Amino acid sequence: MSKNIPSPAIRRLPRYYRYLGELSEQGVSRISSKELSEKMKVTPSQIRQDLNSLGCIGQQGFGYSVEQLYNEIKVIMGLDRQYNVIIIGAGNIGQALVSYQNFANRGFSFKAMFDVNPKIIGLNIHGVDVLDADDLEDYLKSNNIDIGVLALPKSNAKKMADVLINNGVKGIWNFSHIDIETKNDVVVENAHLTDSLMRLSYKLNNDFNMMDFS
Amino acid sequence: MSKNIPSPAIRRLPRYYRYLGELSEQGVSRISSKELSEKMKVTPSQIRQDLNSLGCIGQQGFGYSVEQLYNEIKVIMGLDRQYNVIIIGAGNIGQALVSYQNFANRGFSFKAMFDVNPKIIGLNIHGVDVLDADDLEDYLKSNNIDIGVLALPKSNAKKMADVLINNGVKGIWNFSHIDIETKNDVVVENAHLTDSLMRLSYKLNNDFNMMDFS
DNA sequence: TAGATTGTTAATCGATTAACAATC
DNA sequence: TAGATTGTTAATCGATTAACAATC
Repeated sequence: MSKNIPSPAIRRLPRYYRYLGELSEQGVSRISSKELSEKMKVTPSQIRQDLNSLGCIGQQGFGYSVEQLYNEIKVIMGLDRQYNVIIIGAGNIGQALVSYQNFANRGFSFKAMFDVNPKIIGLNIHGVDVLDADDLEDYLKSNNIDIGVLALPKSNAKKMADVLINNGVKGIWNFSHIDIETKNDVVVENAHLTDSLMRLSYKLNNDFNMMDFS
Repeated sequence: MSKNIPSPAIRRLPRYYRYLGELSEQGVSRISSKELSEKMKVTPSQIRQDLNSLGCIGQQGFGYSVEQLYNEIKVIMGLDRQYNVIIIGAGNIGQALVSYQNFANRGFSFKAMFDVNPKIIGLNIHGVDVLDADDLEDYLKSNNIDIGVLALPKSNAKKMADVLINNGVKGIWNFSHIDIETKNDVVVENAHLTDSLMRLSYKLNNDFNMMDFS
């Protein structure tokens, strides 16, 4: 299905989606690569190349339909369906994620959280039960879970990642400070907050003067 | 000072730092680009090019000193000093960040949080006071703050970003779902969690089979 | 039709990989 | 010294930018 979208273009997708959503809200129905490029601080060429690689088409002389583009990118990113999500680790980050309404609005439905701490097990956070991490494997066998979020300390992360991978989870959103090796059919997206903070620190100390929306 | 480090290499820095830290903990004192490349799943060439661009040097015939490399990268990323940090938005994400011990350990010291919600203002979260967002400007004028974290909803984010920028903050760690334009001397690092989740969603729907540590 | 803007090819730029002489 | 591995140059690969003919 997906042709040959270069990976930098993939990284830019959510940003396109965001700008198109805003334009749509503002009632803008048509936009040219030039206008969009001014808003997004990229070149018109890049926008046309990106959209082309996605299979999105505009109209010569007029530009692109905002609505259509928005919906095409939505489908390409798989945001037109529902995902069942569980969170491993009910600490601060896990709790913040489960409470963030935005995710639910976009089709990511939190089904359960898991933790090893007996004081936390049994709690209900924002409508989601915290279960015993020892029961994760059984839970996965009897529930259809798409995404597992790793939001736990390094020490247990690898073990829990393996349980997820070996029990049918299709994607892992990794907040733990490790790299994860997966079999061919499980995908991983890293959200390494510490790494991000370090990059900020780098920029602070090396008068980094470059826009980088990655 | 900093020569010409290509930006993909900069993005890889925290990952080098992490692996070198682990090697150091394991008591490994010397490593070749080949060995490191096997651990990190990159090419030896890339490692040598990256280290070279950083000004790090090894020893022909033997490899690199783990300890030395670790410390050099630490300095390059500015992790050998302290940063005063405030968080704008004392909601779930803000609270999670302020409670995350790892950041404090690496020299990022949280001085205050700010919010607009009267129910939250006055609280003390993990030893950090939640102040009134209206007082942010005054606070910045009388305190020396390096980093402002934007962890608040879109609607107020731009306004608060401007206050930070116009009152001497040097860097912004942006969790809000907007892009920020800064003057030349203020740097921004985005931590757009929603974008990250969307990339996971994309990978799930396009059997993305590529390791991407960005 | 004339003007505008795409789709697409070609040119440039930059990053990654390969190769190997230098040297520890 | 011989073996290993760097530092560095050259080759390749891929992404971005520029240009322009096609066409709405």
